Amino acid sequence: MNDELLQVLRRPPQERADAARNRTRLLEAAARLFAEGGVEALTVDAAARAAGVGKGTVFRRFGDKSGLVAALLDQRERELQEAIIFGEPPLGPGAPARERALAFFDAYLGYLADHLDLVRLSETAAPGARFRIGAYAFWHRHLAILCAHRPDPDHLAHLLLGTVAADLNAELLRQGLGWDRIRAGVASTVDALVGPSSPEAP
Amino acid sequence: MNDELLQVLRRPPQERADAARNRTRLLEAAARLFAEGGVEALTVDAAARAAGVGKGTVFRRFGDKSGLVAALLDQRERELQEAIIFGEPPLGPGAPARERALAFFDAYLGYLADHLDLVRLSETAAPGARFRIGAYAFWHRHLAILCAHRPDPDHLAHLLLGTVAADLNAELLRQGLGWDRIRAGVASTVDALVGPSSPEAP
DNA sequence: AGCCTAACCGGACTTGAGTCCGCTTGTCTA
DNA sequence: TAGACAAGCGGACTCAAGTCCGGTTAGGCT
Repeated sequence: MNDELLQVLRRPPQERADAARNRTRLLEAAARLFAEGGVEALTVDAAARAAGVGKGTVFRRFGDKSGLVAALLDQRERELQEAIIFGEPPLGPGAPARERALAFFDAYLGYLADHLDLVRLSETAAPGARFRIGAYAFWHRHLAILCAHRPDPDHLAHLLLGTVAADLNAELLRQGLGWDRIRAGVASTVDALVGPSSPEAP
Repeated sequence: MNDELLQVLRRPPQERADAARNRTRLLEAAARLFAEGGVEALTVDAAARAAGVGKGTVFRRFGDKSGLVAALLDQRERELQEAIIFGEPPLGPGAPARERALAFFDAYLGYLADHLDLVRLSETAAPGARFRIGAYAFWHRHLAILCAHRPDPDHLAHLLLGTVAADLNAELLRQGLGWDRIRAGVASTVDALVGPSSPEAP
């Protein structure tokens, strides 16, 4: 499937040339700021200044700080999403629900470990921000489908995603748990909750 | 057991008279502001002004906004904590771990439903605030003890508490789930995770 | 090519959390 | 009762997110 096509599907209303240029500049500037000074250096003012645009532009383009950071993570998220839709089992279609769920959480924890600070920033920038990020809805739907055989898939999917909340996992690391222990705990939890799956899944 | 004694145990270094008076004034003012204008009216500046103290005093007394709000909730939390330590089973000691855990989450969801806005405010005032609130450590230890028969009680207790995070449940309500559905989902999740318990618990 | 307008731009402004530090006061001791 | 000093006080200050609005411009249309 064509990258360009996917991109178009994702952003239907075409953007004016200057707007697109500023989006790119902002993302580059934000990435640079983060690379150089970590999460603390990544303020909206600094990103706007470094990109040579006004602050208002950032908010028009990305909604809020959380949206700017989410856009930075977009590429990696998209890779995971595509692996889920089009990839090989067990992450992609074809494996039993339980295996797919386990594969998803394993992959997601890899993503989280690689980008914990940014994910945390985008999830905690404002109350409820986590649930407004586009990707959250995707993960949620995916899991709800995998839990279709359980009583309340919608709710259960939210609870499952709670296990990989960035703020929680940052705290677990701070308390000295390592990623191995986190992985094991999440796996066993997912296993218990998704439970014995029907032989095949969508 | 004597209330005063409990209080002393909880706050060993005695407070200067003016400090105690200002604490009371601040809590009263904050409660009033919240009662009148909801969560939006409850800013640190407003509370300080209404209490007739300086802003610095609020931060010295309560650490941050999250701490001020947590102090407002302290009374209700303490009731629940005492019921867990000294109360009747299944909430108090004597019932099997699974029943105690279920009773805890049922009681906690009642508390959460009554005070959702305040709990959410105190949990989301800053990244990681949730885990710094004194009560969180209490709930966590309680659950970890109840999960002692499972592989990683410490981690599991954190994941269980994730199901009652205020921000998540506020979102669930916003999406149209009711408390009944939330209760049922949490109960079935806790049941699956705490699992068949050893016959008695501490 | 020239016009029209919706979209975009940017930076000053508002708001609220959290810090700082010189001044004040409660409390303990003699 | 008086003196010493740790604890407490408060409000001006800093810092960052998010809003607003008058001016500008890309790009479609004629």
